[in-house]
Amino acid sequence: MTALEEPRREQLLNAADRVVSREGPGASMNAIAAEAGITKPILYRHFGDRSGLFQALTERHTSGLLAAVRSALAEPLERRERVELVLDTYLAGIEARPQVYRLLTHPETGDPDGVGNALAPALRQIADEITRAVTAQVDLGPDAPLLSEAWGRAITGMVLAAGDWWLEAKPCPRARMVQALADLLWGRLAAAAPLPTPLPNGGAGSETAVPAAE
Amino acid sequence: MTALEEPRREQLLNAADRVVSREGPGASMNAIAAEAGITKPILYRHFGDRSGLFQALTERHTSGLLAAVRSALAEPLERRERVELVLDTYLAGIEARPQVYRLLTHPETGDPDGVGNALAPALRQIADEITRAVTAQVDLGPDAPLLSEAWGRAITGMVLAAGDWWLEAKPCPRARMVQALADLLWGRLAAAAPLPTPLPNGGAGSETAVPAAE
DNA sequence: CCGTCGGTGTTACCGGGGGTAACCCCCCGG
DNA sequence: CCGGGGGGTTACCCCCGGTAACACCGACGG
Repeated sequence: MTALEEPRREQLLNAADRVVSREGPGASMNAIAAEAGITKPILYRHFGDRSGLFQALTERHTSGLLAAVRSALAEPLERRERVELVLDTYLAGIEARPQVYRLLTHPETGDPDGVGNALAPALRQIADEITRAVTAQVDLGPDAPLLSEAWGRAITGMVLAAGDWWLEAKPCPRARMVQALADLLWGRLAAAAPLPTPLPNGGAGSETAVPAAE
Repeated sequence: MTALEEPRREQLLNAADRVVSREGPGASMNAIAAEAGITKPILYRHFGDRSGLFQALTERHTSGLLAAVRSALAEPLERRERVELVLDTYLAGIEARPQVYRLLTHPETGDPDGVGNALAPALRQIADEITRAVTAQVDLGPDAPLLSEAWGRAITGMVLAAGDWWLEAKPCPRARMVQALADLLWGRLAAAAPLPTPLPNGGAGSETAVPAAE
């Protein structure tokens, strides 16, 4: 309707992509314009303002990651394997093109005020996807709406932070990281045996291994 | 050593605090200087550059939150209750002074490049604290170093994202949110019964309730 | 053939942000 | 009397996002 194939726009987005891949987000409009061989006003004609350009840029790449996560969430596997598949999908994505996914996951915090910016738009979409999947697939009783939404956000933030660290430190292969995160989600932290409590405290704190069931 | 009580500096930080509380991070140096009743160069004399000022500002508030989390992590409680206490401590903190904790948790993403910025410095300290506590308190076998560090990051990111959402949407009282997050950490997502799989797929995908034990 | 319209492009500019150079002034100790 | 060092200022630089005004060129209609 508005635009069947706007090739110039695609060219400009390609240029923006190149410079963002090179300089990360925070690339200046001047730099992008120069990379495209033109000057700023043309960019503004096409995208309105900087956020418009970056929105177009992110939407371009979001679809791929989002579709991958969505399909992983719908895979007819046993639950643990499905979760591992989702984790692996995300980590594979950020591993393949770090700069691009940095753009998707770490937006410009320039907006004026209002809390709730921990998750970039692309990640909020992923969180919604997880929420939907949990709602549809898991029986959580009367608290289901609250739990699924909170968990969607929580899991997304967890994978974001852990994935960022993993990408930075590369402390282990991807599969191991997937296992570590799935283990956490599976309550391994809760169920693991306590250590001999070398607390300088009096001996009152004898803990016992507590099973995951509340 | 270098400075026993620099009262001017404290005054300037108070002014910065006021304007950041009012305008959120991203407050301009001009605005802060004006609030302090002075002009920019003085700020730069005292703090070097903008990041120096904000670093000083965050360190001021970080200590409180960090100490609270640390002491919660060391509390001689049963593990689940200790985790709930930590979660509640964090959520209470961000609830009490949102703008301040927004400053602590959502830094200026202005740095040039390099991934691994999901967690602001203050949060990285919290993540380290969690890592230490897990290492000291839980028996995770030979993978302990990897798991504890990954989990420290993961849990921190989880609580960051979930807390941000909670603060923004306030969908439930704090205690309920704490329960939701602790339940997630306790593997409730993994252990919950599946729903009747209304997949448009052929009937092959009949799942059975799978216990958390791997 | 001419007009005008839309898309592409430019230069030049504005306001405001971080950051700095140069200068000022006043008080305090020698 | 002098000097020097904090607290303070004006004025400036450069870059950034964003915009106004103008120029060019090809297409289409009268």
